[in-house]
Amino acid sequence: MPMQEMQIAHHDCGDCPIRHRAVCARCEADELTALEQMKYYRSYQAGQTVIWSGDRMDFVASVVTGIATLTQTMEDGRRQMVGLLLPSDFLGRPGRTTAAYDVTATTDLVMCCFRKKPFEDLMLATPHIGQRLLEMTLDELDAAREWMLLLGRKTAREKIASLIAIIARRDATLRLKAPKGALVFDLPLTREEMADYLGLTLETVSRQISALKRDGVIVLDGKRHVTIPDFDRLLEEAGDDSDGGMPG
Amino acid sequence: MPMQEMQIAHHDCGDCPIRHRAVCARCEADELTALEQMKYYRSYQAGQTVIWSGDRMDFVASVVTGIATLTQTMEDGRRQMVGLLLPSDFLGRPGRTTAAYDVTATTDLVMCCFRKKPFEDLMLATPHIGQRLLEMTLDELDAAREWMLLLGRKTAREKIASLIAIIARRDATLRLKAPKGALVFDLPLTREEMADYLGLTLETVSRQISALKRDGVIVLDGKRHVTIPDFDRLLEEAGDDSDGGMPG
DNA sequence: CTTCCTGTTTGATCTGGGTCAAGGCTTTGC
DNA sequence: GCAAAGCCTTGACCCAGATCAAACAGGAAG
Repeated sequence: MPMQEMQIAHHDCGDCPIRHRAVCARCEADELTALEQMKYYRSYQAGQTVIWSGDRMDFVASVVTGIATLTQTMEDGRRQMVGLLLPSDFLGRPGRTTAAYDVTATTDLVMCCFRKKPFEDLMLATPHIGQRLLEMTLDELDAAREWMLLLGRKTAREKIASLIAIIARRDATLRLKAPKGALVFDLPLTREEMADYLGLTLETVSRQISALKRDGVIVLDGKRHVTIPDFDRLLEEAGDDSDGGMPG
Repeated sequence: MPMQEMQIAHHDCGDCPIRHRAVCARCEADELTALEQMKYYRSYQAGQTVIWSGDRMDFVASVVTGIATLTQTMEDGRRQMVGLLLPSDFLGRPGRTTAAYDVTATTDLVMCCFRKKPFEDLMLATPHIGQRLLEMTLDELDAAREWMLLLGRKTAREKIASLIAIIARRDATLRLKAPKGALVFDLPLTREEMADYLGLTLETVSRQISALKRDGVIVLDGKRHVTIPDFDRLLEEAGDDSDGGMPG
């Protein structure tokens, strides 16, 4: 069994999309209590499968720490990643009983879970939660559409540059760092996972990363540790228009 | 100005995602009244642009009849379609003031519109609407993810077969026809639009359609009129697992 | 230390789909 | 009727990225 439940202090779950504490600040106390009472935690080790496509899924969850991926696989084994869940991202769909995608922990992962039925009941009773979920789903849809442009029309080099920019941006946002200046972070994905994200082979990913390194767009220390000397240069390579949607 | 307002009888808008009449049947009368009072219609001719990416967008809408597309364009002109709006689909995002994509009418198009601000107010007051919108957005997200698998991992032939299957399925659903037996319909997209949908060139689209026709997977009468003698065969060619998500 | 294992890099070759180019088929307008 | 404009098809050729293959790097186990 890949799953184990564990104890985490209330405030450790600050990035939950359901925003326990935000609800607490704005709403009646019993809403907070209801959410707090039904939440629990699960942790997974890097590489573990959280759930298989088609399996019964009786919970919804949000990522507290670590990274998970959603992937689709064709019968002959071709794989395409269709979602990348970073801390604060939401997993699961109210109103659906089975998982539509394989969900895998690519790093050690802690999720804050809610059993689906009581969560759905609470959603009906608490419009804030549904509104927040709508907002998050619309953001995911926008991300999916940017991803579609990448998959359909970008070159291998542009795809790699785009992915590195996306990870750098989310990393900076999570740490509340200023987006300008040299960005430094670790790639949380293997070459093969990047290939699954980008619709490429792992060899092409490796070659294009080497090319970006040779051209000075990125600086690599080992295989994972990346420094970006000039973020605008990276965005140019990604084929994005100037700001590329950098938040803040 | 590409837009003109027009009068349509109340019941002509039966496919509005907001479901005036469903709301009417289930809810208090004043909810229905509020929606009915704020709705209005716009019609566009085939080829007209509904709105450009980045433009101010002060309304949300749903397609009543016709087809619209959402596309993203890179500076050098590469285009990728990221959404295909058929009757009953929703356009616009509560909480955003500018359009994120180019929206184009590919056939003559009638949309049922609501000014954004009063619609948002009504959403806050009427949880049903937000819940319905969440449900629709989640469906769109699922469609986007299936589309990502297509763009990232399918061959040109599979992409064409998939698109034809998607159109056939939606066409059958709209007309409430049984999905089995020979399906007959018109392709609502030009070869170039299909190419933008699939991340291909129009020449490749043309060649692959010819190949599917030669192999008897589809029967073409003229350039647009398609008959599908065996839907399961088409799904095999599309690389989808058996049912391919056919609703009903 | 050596061996194994997993992830990665790099090279050689192949090929699906892009690019460039030439016509063909309808519809519209004169 | 003819001409022009769209849209579509088909052919010839090319190249970005896939495939096949070999070797490398670093960590874990013995």
